[in-house]
Amino acid sequence: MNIGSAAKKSGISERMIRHYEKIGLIPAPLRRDSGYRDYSDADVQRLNFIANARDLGFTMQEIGELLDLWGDEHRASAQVKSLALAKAEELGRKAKALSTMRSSLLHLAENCHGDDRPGCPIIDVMAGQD
Amino acid sequence: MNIGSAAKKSGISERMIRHYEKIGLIPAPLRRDSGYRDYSDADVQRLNFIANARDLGFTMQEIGELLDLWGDEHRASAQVKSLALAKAEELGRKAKALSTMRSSLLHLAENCHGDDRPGCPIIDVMAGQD
DNA sequence: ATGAACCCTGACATCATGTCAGGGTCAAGC
DNA sequence: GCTTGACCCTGACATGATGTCAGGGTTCAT
Repeated sequence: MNIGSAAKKSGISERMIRHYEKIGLIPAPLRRDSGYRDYSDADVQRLNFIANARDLGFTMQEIGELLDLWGDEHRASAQVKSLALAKAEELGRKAKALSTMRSSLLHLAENCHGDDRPGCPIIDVMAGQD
Repeated sequence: MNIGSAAKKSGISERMIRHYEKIGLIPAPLRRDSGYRDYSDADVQRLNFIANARDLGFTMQEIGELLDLWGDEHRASAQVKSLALAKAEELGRKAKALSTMRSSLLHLAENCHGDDRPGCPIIDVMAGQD
């Protein structure tokens, strides 16, 4: 199938499919006489794998490792589990950091009267006048 | 003072100070005969403002708006509060998204035996074989 | 007056992704 | 068979925040 169909089926843009090919994340597909790329269902499956891993928050580099493990029939699931747990921990840290920022902002906003008077603790804190 | 001192005081790299100047986030400072930029304490305060806002999770564009509000003596604090609340909401959404990803990963990892056998639900889900 | 530490500009790199330009290909309808 | 619109190709430039490097000028203490 053409790249457009592969893009639709996988939810990955044509642009990124070509990009993933260039950086070696996916194998270069066969070309027709016209030069058009020709994708198989297996190719689309690999793209779907990438899309799913991306949705789970993995970086492109990590996705590369997961793809290697996926293709390795003799992989130890321990490796995959370890990657997943490390990622989960990282996501947890990031989520907590965002929550902390959110709390700070809400706390500051609580003490901002929010009318047309000029004083505002949010601004004051950022200006270092706290 | 020189850019190096301003960088140390504000915690913003020299590279980024020059960059913020180029994109108009901070005013171009006076130059000495040598061509060296010469920063005042007010300049450093502005840089500190930027650093603090960045720490609170604002994007550079939002920081630009906040800087405008900061400089506007007649600003309505309502505008600042509104920006802050919108940001808090956005941060909350992002945090929740990360938590959701984290839960998915942990759930998958729970069902992965994590030894040297090849089967692994984490991989299976990403491969779409669920 | 010499060397270290500092400053200048400009350019290239990152990462994931978009878009645009200029040009070739395919398929359907006439 | 020819036209037309939809599709594909490559390559290049852009984003945003940041790093780094090169090649060259400045300042200051010894």
